[in-house]
Amino acid sequence: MARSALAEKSSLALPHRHPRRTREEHSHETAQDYVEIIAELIASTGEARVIDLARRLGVTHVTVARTIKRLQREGLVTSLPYRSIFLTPSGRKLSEESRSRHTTVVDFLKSLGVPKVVAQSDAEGIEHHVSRETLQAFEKHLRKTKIA
Amino acid sequence: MARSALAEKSSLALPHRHPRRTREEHSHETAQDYVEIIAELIASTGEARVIDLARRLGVTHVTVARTIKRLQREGLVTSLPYRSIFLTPSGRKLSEESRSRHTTVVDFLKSLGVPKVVAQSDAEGIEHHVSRETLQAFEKHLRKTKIA
DNA sequence: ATTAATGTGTAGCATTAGCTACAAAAGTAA
DNA sequence: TTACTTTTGTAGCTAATGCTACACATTAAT
Repeated sequence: MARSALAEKSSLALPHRHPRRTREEHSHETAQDYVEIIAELIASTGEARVIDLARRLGVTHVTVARTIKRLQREGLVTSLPYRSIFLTPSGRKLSEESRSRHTTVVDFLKSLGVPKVVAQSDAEGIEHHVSRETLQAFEKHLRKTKIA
Repeated sequence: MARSALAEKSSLALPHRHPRRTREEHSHETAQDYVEIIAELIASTGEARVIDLARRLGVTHVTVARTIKRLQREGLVTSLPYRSIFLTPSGRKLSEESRSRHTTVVDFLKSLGVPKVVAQSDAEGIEHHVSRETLQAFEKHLRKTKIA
């Protein structure tokens, strides 16, 4: 029983800011963004190149190339020197999940009256922080307002 | 007119994933989290210590100490060796803004039927990605449901 | 086929943010 | 006061993500 008053108080009222977004969470968000964009690029232009990603993300091609290496290491994409980038099955799966969540968030925000452009923009940040429960609440609200 | 078909396509349909959350944005989010927690700690326990922050954030005291140094450099907090941490006026201002936004997001999620704990948890991630327009839409929705 | 433009790769630097390990200061208890 | 616990600090490692500068490959235009 060696806990002092000072020590006591710190384990008091305040709820722990749970697990806290770690670096891993960050890099997972990046991964989702990348596979989502890669899927979009392939769908709309036929291929995903480093430079296309760089332009979409507003970073240099160097940053993209390095990240692509990491995603390849993680089994989400395949890439060969000077060739365009492809999604692996698990990359495709992730991209579809991300896209679905993204769409839900955008539609939800629009249903609240948020202008389309803003909704799209905000969704990119928000989508990574929406739990299953909250996503379901969004969907429920969408169904309700669609019927009304 | 030297733009090839390949080059053309990349500046085509797809909207730019705007400015793209940069490292600076990340570190700004961290700053908000820190000042918010510091304010809470001071309000509830009288002081904010490195160890308290570390426990709340789920990281080691080393990480916190380094971040506090950065926040001090940025003029958000003051700290002296072995002394507790204080907010500067601009740090306090930021903490109040963050807290207000945080509260709005939590209340909004709860109004959608999201369980309190989940709402609090999700809000921490979401609050940093909510634009002024979206925040206003949240507030509007809150007013509406409160009246009903 | 050359040449020019575009895209990709590599090297190397900076910052943020996580960690462990160890040392020193401050606070608490005997 | 002394001894123990807790807190803070410092050193140094890792990883992700940003950059510039330069070299090389590929693609497009003449």
